[in-house]
Amino acid sequence: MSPVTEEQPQSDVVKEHGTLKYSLLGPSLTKPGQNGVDQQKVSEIIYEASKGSKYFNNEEARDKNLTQKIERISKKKEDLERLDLGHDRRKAEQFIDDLEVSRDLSQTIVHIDCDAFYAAVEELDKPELKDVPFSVGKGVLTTCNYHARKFGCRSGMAGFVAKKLCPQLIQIPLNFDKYAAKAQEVRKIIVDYDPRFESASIDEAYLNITEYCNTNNIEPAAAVEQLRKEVHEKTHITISAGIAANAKLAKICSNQNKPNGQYQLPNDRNAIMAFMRDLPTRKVNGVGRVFERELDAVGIKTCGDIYACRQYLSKLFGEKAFVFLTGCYLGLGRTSVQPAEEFERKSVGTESTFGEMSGPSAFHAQLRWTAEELEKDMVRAQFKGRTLCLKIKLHTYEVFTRQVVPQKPIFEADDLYKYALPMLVKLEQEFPRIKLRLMGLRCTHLVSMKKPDTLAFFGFKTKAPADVGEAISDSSLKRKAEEMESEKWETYDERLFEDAERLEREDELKDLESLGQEFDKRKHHGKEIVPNPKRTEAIEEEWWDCPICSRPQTPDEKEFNEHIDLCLSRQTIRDVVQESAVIGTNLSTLAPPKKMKLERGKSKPSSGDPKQRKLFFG
DNA sequence: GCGGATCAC
DNA sequence: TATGGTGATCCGC
Repeated sequence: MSPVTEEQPQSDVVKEHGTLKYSLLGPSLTKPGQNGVDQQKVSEIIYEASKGSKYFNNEEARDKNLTQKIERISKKKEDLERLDLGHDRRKAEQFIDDLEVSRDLSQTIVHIDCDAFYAAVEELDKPELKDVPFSVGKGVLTTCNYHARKFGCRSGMAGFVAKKLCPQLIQIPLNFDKYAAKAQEVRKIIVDYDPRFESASIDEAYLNITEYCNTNNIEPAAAVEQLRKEVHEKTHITISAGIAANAKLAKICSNQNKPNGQYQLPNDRNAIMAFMRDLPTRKVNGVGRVFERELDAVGIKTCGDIYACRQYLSKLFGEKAFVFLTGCYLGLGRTSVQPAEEFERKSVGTESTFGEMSGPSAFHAQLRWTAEELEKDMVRAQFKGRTLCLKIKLHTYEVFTRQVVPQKPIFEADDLYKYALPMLVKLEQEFPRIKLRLMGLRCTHLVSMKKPDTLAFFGFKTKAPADVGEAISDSSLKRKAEEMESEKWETYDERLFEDAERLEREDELKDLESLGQEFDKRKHHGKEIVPNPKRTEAIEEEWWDCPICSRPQTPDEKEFNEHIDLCLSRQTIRDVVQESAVIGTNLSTLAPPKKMKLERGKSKPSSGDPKQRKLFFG
């Protein structure tokens, strides 16, 4: 099969094949490397490969839903057009005028993005891959090189679909450590251009080079040329860059001449307005497949089209979207750039997909395993959670979440399991004979367990002496909140807990019976997993008692050592908690919440794999 | 505040 | 045969 190269506008693809096929093309359709690919042909192949699968059926249902939602929006706009919205129009215009006054053209912001990063790193190790189409990530493609993109392969695409598009595609597994090390090499270089650069993900960063250009008496474009050259020479990675007056524009610009190119949008109001006028909405960070369709339904295809709809936006999409869209129309964005470590983390979670699973005993064993995984992450991140959220995905790909507020912040597997189990049991009752393909747990409303020193080390402000009074009143507020939580607790259906405990006892018996039959068949990331290794391995072999927590552990030496490490870090957490109790400090006040500017779709400080993030920041 | 949905990477 | 994991935000209720 040869690459498909006929050009076809996206809008035609939608018209001729319907929204479902457009949706099936995936979220990265507009990403670089797809220009000149015949999306119609690609869409056809994906459709045929997917048709009839459970995934496909779910996508079909979602698309139907969305189509209805969009019809409602269209209808609503028609209704609004018949009304006199003079007031709304003037209000919108006033807001736009106010925004215009706030425009800041004094800064030079750069967004840099490594080209097909994981694939590029793999090519350095395996030069033989350079001239063949290949992807990184099995099952689902994490990324692929530009050869593979010519066939329509994209990140997020199922591996078997990619193989249909490109039978000679080579798929190689992920090597996170390698990418992390390479990313660190790149960062070592860019820190010279802005010591306070902001990592947006493993392979992306924002820099404010205003000062660098001033002190070195160099033009922004030349500075970025030099930066890119330096990165290429020292790391053998090519990067693309966007240069503009703010982060939003810089991000868009870095996609303009990808790969291995740069684009500068002058800090000039007319140039910016002209650039935005013709820019498809989808190019803006925060506008995805859904919002793109919703905007299209009211006649907005480019950012320039936004102005004509100014009086409707708020009523159609809400106040936040109105603010976001007017910002897009004007080409405004934040000019602040700050290290990712200074952003406050809001949740810690883990989830995993497995072969279809049914039956309470398997569910509960999986939950136990998930709880233990989350505990490890909570300990690593040094947080407790005030809220626990359970997520499941049915075999039909429908997703459900349920959350609970424990009596006190939790992080240990036993507690995570204890509080999650009733939610799971209730879901089992809600959906009789339910089958699962994913389970996850997440803690939110985090309470930091980091030592003050650690916080200071990472640049967090600790409470100044003058603020002690505030800290104390925070403590009493916290106590009040806890009282309220425990009242809520009492209203929680106790019978569920009794149910859950009874079921758990039954599970243990069943586990003994079905041991090695049910679980061992399941695969997890290509290797066998046993949801509850402790319980299963202990049947035939002896326990080893942990010298710290005294609890029986698996005799597997590696796992045993891991457990000891865990116990030691737990011990550290307990020390911190005790310490803070003694000095009367409310740990949760040490890292005051930072307000973030509205920037739709912004997620920070995330990276492709937040677990890997720790390699860079902690 | 909860649960669903969307988005980024 | 077969479609990921982590984190954030917004909206409707």
